[in-house]
Formats: sequence, structure tokens, C-alpha cells
Amino acid sequence: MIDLKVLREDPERVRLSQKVRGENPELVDQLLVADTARREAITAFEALRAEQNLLSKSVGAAKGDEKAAILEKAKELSARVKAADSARAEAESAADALLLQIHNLIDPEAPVGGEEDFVVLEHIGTPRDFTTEGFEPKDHVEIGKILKAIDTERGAKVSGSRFYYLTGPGALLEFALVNYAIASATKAGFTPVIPPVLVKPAAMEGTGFLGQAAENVFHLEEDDFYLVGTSEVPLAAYHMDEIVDSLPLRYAGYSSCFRREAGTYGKDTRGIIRVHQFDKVEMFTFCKPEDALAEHKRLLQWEKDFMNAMEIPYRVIDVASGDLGASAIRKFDIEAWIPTQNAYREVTSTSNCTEFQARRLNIRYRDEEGTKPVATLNGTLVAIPRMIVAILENHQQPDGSVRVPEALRPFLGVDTLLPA
RNA sequence: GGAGGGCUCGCAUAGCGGCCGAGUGCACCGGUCUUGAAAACCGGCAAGGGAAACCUUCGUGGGUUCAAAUCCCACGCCCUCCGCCA
Repeated sequence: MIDLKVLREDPERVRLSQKVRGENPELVDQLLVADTARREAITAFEALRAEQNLLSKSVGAAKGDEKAAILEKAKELSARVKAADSARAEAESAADALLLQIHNLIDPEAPVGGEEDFVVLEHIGTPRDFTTEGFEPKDHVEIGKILKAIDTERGAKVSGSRFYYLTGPGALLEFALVNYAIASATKAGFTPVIPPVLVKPAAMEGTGFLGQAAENVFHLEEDDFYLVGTSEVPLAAYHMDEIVDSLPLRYAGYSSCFRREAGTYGKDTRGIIRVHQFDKVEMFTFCKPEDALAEHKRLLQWEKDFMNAMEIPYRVIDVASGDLGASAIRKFDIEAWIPTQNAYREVTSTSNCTEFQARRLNIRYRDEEGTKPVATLNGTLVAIPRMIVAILENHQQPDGSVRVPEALRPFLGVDTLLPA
């Protein structure tokens, strides 16, 4: 959630942020009204409660007629306290409901606009020229078949569309990517974590995934669990309701991720670019708010380091305001070159969520002035299927074999993946 | 799935319906002492809102009462034992 102080002191800033996100700016004024009502209700309740406490205390000392009179008065007061209390509770939940709907305040540096309005920050590496090399690149589905690494038919047979099996070299590729990712994250000071992937509503809500993104999360109705779409959720909630005492805290979570992909019918139906279940290594940082900007740059750099190690051409984009998640004030995506699509496609993403998630999850740190919400940031180190796509397509050879990037060889044990 | 036990300020514990927002020990912070440290002693030390008075919070939600950490109900979580199982 956003800082109520900002809302009270500079509502225009919040309205503007809502506007460039394509979210409802009227919420701001509704919340201002609700906030005032809430504070009035609290004051009214507290005055009555103080009176009641005082009167109650005098009961013990009084006796006889005097006592009877006090009890009578106290009884009547008790009813009024009860009424004021429920009015207060109502006003509070009304204000909270509105507050939870307002998204984090966009970084003014972020490009304004929708999905298409991103800004390209840089290009790294050069896409291969297959024409010069004299052969037509195969797509990852085809190479996956040749190597017996990816089986989408059986995935569909068993689980439906957007499911797949990684087999043989495909499965080994996942292990190698994960091990390389965890090894480099550990070296950079991250604590490796394997988190739960079923979480309670509070964790989902706290990370901001139950608003507009709700349609994309799997929910287990019977047990009221959510399947996480990213380990960002359990990692953020890891320190829920805590006052942490040493910052920054950096975690590298390895987990399965589940996405309903609602509203993407017909998009990326071939292959494993867009799937319901995949594994991912995610970086997650808790830091002081004043360090968030620098940390965001660091996360992006670690993502780039990984891409560089995989020897894949890519570009970095600054995602536009309308395309950010509710929690993020700014987001950078790395898009890998996919030869058969003749396009750059998102493979990793890093977001600065400032104190937005920490306020909802009640995660604070202490300094000289008191306790304050921490900042949280996240970034993908490697999302397995998309990285496999990028590797297979970019490093393929005419016979369908695939050159293994240098950095991965120690983890995979071979320097080429050969047709099965 | 069955049977018990428990959830109080970082940890461990004490708490008769009003004198309890709550005692004690450990940890932590500051000080005295010391060449330095330890020990000892003194002081401080839960969180949130509020300028303050004051208000809220003893797992969560309800109830009884003028008044609930304390009584009643429901739920959640944890632990132990039995059964089943990766």
C-alpha cells in the first residue's frame, strides 16, 4: 500500500500515478473522504472509551446507592461505546479497502504509456545471421524433439495445453541452469531458498497479486491456498510481521511457478514460451528505502551477467507505466533474441516495489528515528523454459545439435547437446 | 483420521474479572567500576495511532460483563502420542 501521508499531503501526485497506470484516479478522492471519516470515527470512539474506562474504575470504590447509579450510567455508556466501536470498524475497513486498491506511485522516470510504449535502454550482443551461415534456424519445439529434450505432445495429453515434459537433456539443462544460477547468486551474497509454493491469502494479498493480477493466479478453493506465480510471493512474505535487523537481506528462491494465463488464448500456443507451470530462480532483496534505486540497478546487472554468460543477444527495456504490476514503481525487462520469431522476447524482469509490499506485509527495520517499512525488490535470475528456448534457438547448429555456452559446461558436463 | 497439551513484550516464563499494558529471568542498549574485559551494581528496553491527554493490541473472531490476558463459544496455528503415507 502507499503511504497515507503522501495521499493526504499530495493527492495530486497519487491521482497522476493512477492515471498513467491506466488505473482509476477517482479512488484517490474516495479514499480521502473515507480517510477523514475513519479518523473522525476513531476520535469519537476513543473519547467514549476513555470516559467508559474512567467510570468503570470508579465502580469498585463506590457503594450503595451511589454504586447503583454509576452502574446504571455505565450500562448506558457501554451501549454507546459498542455502537461507536462498530462505526469505527466499519469506517476503517471501508478506508482500508480503498487503500488496497491504489497502486504504488510510479517513478517519474518511467516511460508513460501502455505495453507498446517501453523504451529500449540498450542492445547487447548481435543476433546470428543464419542466412550467411547457410541454414534455416529451427524453432525450439523442433530442436526439443530432435534432442528429445522437450515433449509438448505428452504434456498436453496428460495435463492439457501449456504443459510440457522436460526429458533427458532438457531436464539436465534445467538442473545445470539452476545450479549455475544458485552458484552465482550465492557468490553475490544471496541466501539460496526453496520456499513453499502454496501460500495463504495474506501472503498473496501482501505482495499485491490479488488485485488486477488475481485472474492469473491458481486458487485452491477447498483449502483457501494460492499457488504462487513466482517465488517473489513466499520470499516477500518470509519476513511478514517482523522487524528485521540487518539490511540488506538478499534471497535467491528456486521454485515452481504457476500461472493461469487467462486471456492469452491464441498467444504463444506453440512451445514452452507461455506455460502454466515452470521453474525459476528469483532474486529478492529487502533493503532500506534510500538504497532501493541502487539495488534495482544491481539486480539488473546480475540479470545481465547471467544473460552474458549464456551468450545470448538481448536488449534491456524500461517498461512503460501502464504495463507495471501494482507493486512496482519501475520495471526493467530483459528480452532475449529469438531467431525463429525474429523478435526479442521477455526472459527476465526486475521491479522496484519500494515500501509498497512491506507496508502490506508489515515488514520494518529500525533506525535512530524509529521503525519504518523496508523496501523490497525482485528480479528474475533465470526462468527455465524461456531460457531453454533462448539457448536452443540461439546456439543451434545445422544438424539440430546445440552448442552449450561456456559457463554452463561445468554444470552440464558436455559442450554440445547432440540429436538423440 | 483419533487422543491429549499449548499459544502473553526478541527468547523463556508469571499472571486472583477491576490495583495488569502486564511481573520475573535471559538477551540487548546506556552508565558506574576496570589498564582492558568479565563479574557486580544502577538505569533503559513490545508495537501501532495521536502534538498531548489518551486509545488500541496478551493466536484470530465472536459472546458474557459497568469492566476480560483472566469466564464462555468458534476457528487458526504449534507440540506430543497413535494410525496412514512421501
